[in-house]
Amino acid sequence: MIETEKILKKHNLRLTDGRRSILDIFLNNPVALSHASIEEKLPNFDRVTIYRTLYSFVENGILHKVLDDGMASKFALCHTCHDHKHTHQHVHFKCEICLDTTCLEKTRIPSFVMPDGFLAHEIGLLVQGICPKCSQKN
Amino acid sequence: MIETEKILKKHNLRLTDGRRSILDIFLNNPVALSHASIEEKLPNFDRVTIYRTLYSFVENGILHKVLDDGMASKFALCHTCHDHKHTHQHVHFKCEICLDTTCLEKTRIPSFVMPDGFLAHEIGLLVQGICPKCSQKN
DNA sequence: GTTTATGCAAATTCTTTGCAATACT
DNA sequence: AGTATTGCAAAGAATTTGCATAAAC
Repeated sequence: MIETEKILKKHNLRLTDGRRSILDIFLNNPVALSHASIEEKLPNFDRVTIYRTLYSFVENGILHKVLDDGMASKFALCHTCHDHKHTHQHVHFKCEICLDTTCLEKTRIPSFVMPDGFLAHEIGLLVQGICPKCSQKN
Repeated sequence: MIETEKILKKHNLRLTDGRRSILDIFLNNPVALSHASIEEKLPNFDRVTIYRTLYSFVENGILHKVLDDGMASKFALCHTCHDHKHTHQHVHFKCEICLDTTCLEKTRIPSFVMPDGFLAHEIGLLVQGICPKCSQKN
């Protein structure tokens, strides 16, 4: 069975063309994607279907929302998460020039002490700066 | 001179009622605020004016955009930044219940090593979980 | 045959732009 | 007086909702 179907089955999601296609895009793409960029790649699917699929993937722990300070939400594959428990330790890098957000898979967030009373559940770290591609061009 | 006016003068911004009021809200509020919540507190000001004021405050280094995984942008005071140089080391905490985002002023982001080729410019860390207020209620 | 997902239309929410009127210095 | 800011109208993104049709199991 193909990777996409394996993942969908694992989460008890019906195997539909839309889900297969969207999941496929994420599996073959190292950067975080917005709804708009998926819509671009899949012009045959309805805008709303894409929204609902993304949302359901997040609920099922297949995707996670990536932190951003911009307008539209971005999503990325949960490589490190297990099912419905999102115990993320994500480091993402957003390039200020090309605006691409990449997962820095190998970079770990060092541990730090939380103030009393705050219960940490999920930790996200976003570094903004200039990516290797863009710094070469200048 | 009042705090608000001092800050506006320092950044060569004209002293207007809108700016004074918006800045005042931030000075008296420990949490990150969205455009909508400011609009609520200041029903006499035009929606657009609030947007433009927030934007100009960000440009001048008075406010900074706070990382979020939600729909609307949130803003908070730059306590640690100097003028136009945003050299942030912010840790923010977003409560999954009340959705308030607070600045953990005393918590520092530990240093970590970036992969080769990536130029870090700004670092943001968002912890999501349950805040002291909400964990008491349960 | 049931249940779940899709597509279309339409509504909401968030944000930006243009321009004339107004307020600041 | 001269320049920057405001308000209003309107447009433009991003996202959500309702409901009938269609597809998956």
